[in-house]
Amino acid sequence: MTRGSAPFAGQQALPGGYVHTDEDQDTEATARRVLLEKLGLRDILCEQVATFSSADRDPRGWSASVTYFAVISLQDFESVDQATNLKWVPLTNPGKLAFDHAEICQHVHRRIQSKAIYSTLPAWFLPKHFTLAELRQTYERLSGQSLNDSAFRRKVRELDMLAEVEGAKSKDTARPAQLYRLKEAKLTDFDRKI
Amino acid sequence: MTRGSAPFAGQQALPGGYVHTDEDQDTEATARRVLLEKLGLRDILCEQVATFSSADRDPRGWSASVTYFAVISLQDFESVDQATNLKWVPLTNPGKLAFDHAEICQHVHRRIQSKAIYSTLPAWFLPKHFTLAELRQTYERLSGQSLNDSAFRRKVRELDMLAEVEGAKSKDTARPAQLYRLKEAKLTDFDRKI
DNA sequence: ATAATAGTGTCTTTCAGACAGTATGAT
DNA sequence: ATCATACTGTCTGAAAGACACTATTAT
Repeated sequence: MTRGSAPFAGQQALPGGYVHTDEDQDTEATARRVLLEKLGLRDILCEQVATFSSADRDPRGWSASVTYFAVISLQDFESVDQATNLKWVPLTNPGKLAFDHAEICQHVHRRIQSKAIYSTLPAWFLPKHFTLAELRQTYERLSGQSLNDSAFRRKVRELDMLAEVEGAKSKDTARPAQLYRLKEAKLTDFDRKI
Repeated sequence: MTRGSAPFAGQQALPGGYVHTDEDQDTEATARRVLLEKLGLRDILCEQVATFSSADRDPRGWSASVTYFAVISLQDFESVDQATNLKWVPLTNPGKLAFDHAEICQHVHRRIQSKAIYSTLPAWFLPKHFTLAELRQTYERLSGQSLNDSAFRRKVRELDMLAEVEGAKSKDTARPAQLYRLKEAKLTDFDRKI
């Protein structure tokens, strides 16, 4: 978002805000409040990344930021009110950002990249129902490595992470594809690569 | 350590301290300062775990703790001044602790367990020089799974993580074992299990 | 020599990748 | 029919586990 006030006024920065100790139970509640207030998003995947602190990351003095990443689907992305001064940038190349926010992006990118093939994380970038091809492509883009289609289907079956959406088929391709949804309503980790 | 003052006076708690914004560059510097002041330890492996926060984890009001775990060898352990009121407890069963420190231990345990087989972390629990048997046993204890000795040696070789300590042999066993040291002076991650 | 642990070589099993082949819809 | 993509089955190669075997020291 474009910063309205000093320091770094006019520059791009990640959305954030101060903890309101009177209303926020913890820092995750703060993150979710900011997501709702600034972006109108609620009930989305949101996970703590790390705490960035130092004497000089903010010219006003010593500071610490507890950072979270949130994942939304393309659908949620399109529903975000475009009247906000929100600007979307690629995580891998966010351009110049205020404070140490570029470093934070790098950290988040590494986290997502390393977590992608060990969890259901990529599925959260998709709508509730998706095809196996879409899921595999998302795994590939997030992890940065290409996956064998046949082996991917085998592992998805073995990990027992998806449920068929009865009778639902994608119509986007030559042959309609079965639609699936995550079995678990939360992010689950695997003990091996997908 | 045993807490000297309220809240939770007399109870066991993890060593910690407030950030001194005038002398600590960041929270890791705070962690290292506390390690030095309270335990006399310096230059040890120390990594951020997560930030624990909530309105009720401290009866005095809303609070946040940026937590770190530190790893020392048995040798360092024995050099810690036993005059401090430090008490060592198993991470898996720390007993009753002040604040949410038991929860923090659980979190650290999960972190170490999941990181063990994907990094050189276990080697940091050992002295600078160690045998392959010692290293494998440490991997086994930290990860909670037994490892095949032959495969372990193969992977250690492939990962190119160790260097022989020329002419140095352990004398603890029937046949003396070659001593090794880590090639890298820092924690390195693997992209597969050891 | 025997015991005990270190270290090696090889066989077997398991798992991931390749890829051919079939299935199902649109044109 | 043919094209395009979905999905399946099977072969192959690589990696992990099992385990027998040799090596080196102490007793």
